[in-house]
Amino acid sequence: SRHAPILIAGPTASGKSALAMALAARDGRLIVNADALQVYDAWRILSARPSLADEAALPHRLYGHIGRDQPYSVGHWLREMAAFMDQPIVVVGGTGLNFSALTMGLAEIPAIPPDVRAMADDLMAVGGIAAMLPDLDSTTRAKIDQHNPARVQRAWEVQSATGRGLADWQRDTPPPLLARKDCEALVMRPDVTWLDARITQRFDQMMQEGALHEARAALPHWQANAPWAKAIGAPELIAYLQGDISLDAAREAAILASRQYAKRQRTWFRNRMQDWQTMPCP
RNA sequence: GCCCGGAUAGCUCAGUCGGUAGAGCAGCGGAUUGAAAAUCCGCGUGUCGGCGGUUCAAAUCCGUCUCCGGGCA
Repeated sequence: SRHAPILIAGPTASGKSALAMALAARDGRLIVNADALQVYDAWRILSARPSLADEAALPHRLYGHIGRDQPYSVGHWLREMAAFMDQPIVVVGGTGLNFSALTMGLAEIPAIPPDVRAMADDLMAVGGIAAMLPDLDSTTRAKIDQHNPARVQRAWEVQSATGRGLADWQRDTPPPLLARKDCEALVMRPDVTWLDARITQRFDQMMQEGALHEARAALPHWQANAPWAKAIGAPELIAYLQGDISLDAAREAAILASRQYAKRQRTWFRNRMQDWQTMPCP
């Protein structure tokens, strides 16, 4: 149908937001964010969120609506997405996990209570992965990457908070909110050299638009391990503001981190979105 | 011009007593079911600056040339 949902995935700086705006304007679609970091209100410039002018011109949802101290995850995002399924939308972002959850489903695991998270943080800090693995069931242990602290801790938190193994929860994954066949799925696969140049150019543009002011505003609340603090360029600009590195070093580090992120995105898109339609880049 | 130091992977450098070389970073490939812009796994042949010499054997010792630092004139 003409109003089947459109999905646009693409690496950072590939121009997907502009494409989303064009399609939204053409069809009267709602633009919905699928990017894990653009939900945080702390960064408009640094996370390359749509500008105020963009938001005034066309309706946007799930951008900058999460505060620093609010817990957020793919699960929160997917539950919010459910509200938009009855209208024409274009879902745009760079987070592969969000699109997977949307089109392939996500296990309905309750949110992890903060005290369980805190216990897990302590246990991981003190005993590491080895302290958690014995608490997991064998099916879960076989399924996860046992060298990956993030995965092991997640499995441990689910086990501790729900009394049920992660693998068991995942076996009961419900059907997706939006099946792949019911939408038009587009993915940008830009040339690497072209994208690297765009990334550099975009960071310099962010600086001109006041990225440093944003970082300065975040400085009093800075917590390096908080999800909102993971915005590429944020730790680098904060390090500069704290006098640890030069501004030029911060710039180089941010651009490099951004290129490395784009590479990870390419890997995801190449291997997990093979049935998505490739879009030419500007 | 002379003296000293350096020249080894894309970059920064290690290399013991001569036995033809390996770290970090970068890069590349991969994974990805609630912190995902996160997190993790895998991948190391390169005229060892050039030429010549010594030696069974040279990144390593000797000579010489080139280039880059620094010093003395």
